Amino acid sequence: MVSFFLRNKLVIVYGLSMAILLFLLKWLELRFMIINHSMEIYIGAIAVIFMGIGIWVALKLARPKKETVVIEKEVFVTQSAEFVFDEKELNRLAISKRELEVLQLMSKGLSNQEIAEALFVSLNTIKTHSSNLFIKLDVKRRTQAVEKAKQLKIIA
Amino acid sequence: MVSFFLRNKLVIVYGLSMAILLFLLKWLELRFMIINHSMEIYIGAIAVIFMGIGIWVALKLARPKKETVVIEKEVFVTQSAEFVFDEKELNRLAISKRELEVLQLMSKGLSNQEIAEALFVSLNTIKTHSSNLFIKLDVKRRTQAVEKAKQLKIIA
DNA sequence: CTCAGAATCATACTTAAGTATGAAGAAAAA
DNA sequence: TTTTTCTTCATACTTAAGTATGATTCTGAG
Repeated sequence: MVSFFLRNKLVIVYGLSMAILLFLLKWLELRFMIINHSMEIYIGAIAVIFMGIGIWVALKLARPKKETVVIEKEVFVTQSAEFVFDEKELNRLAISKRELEVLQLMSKGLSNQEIAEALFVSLNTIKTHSSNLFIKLDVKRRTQAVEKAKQLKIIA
Repeated sequence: MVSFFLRNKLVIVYGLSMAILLFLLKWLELRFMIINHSMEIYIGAIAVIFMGIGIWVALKLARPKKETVVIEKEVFVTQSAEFVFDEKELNRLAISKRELEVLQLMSKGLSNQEIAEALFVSLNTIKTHSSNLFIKLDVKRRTQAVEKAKQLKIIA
């Protein structure tokens, strides 16, 4: 019963509007029967009113659907494979900060004397650090130390 | 001029329709003036016609809107830094095949004696090749030679 | 405060790397 | 065929790297 009303809501409202309007028409018809020279105005009013009703009804019927168009756009972001320092490996080998500094300069091709000057220490100190590094990295010479450290990612 | 017509197409068509309908009304009005008892039918016809016009006009006006949504999707591309042998650089430096072999083994951390054994030559030969390499690469020691060769992409 | 680890430095010594000079043979280019 | 380049090897020497041993100072954790 209620569902019948909801489903036909528009039709019922439309019908009632028509009934009211027809009643209004009859009433206005009788009044214009008395004032006979305003016939054109009367008819013009009817035309406008019913057109307005038509527009209103149509707008209600034809609900504008929003059409959504989804466009997926791929954006390529380049991610360079940069050196990632492996701190875990450094800790595992128990290499100290100073030892790492020596190793880094060694990998750049500096001699022991040059490393000593860069770090403001004596040549003996560098020899000591080198020797300790070789033990920790289990290598025999600086070329091996540098190569191994790069593989282990503790230097760039 | 033409754009004026296109922009106001609906208004113009609507106006013309109104003019024609008014003309029709006047014509029907004169005919029903002769047959006086059909007044209600005449007015009812007007109401129906103008409502129909209203509906038609409204349906034309109410165009469904299109909504465009752009979704950006990020795709990460890893840039692999693979070794690409630079033969041009090798030729520029005039490094011979044998010299390159020595350089490659040197970069792996082998001592001169070990390189000699690997290539079935004497230690003196390796020292000669090394010396020549250092001159060509403009370096003072093997660590510098290896580092520079990697930068120049003549060894991996 | 004590102790362990890191950093620094030294001496004495050995080994490896690197330089200078020269020679011979093989292969490629003119 | 001659010349140039590459490859190999040697001798003598210097320099740098690497080893062994020991000592001192500083810093941070317990």
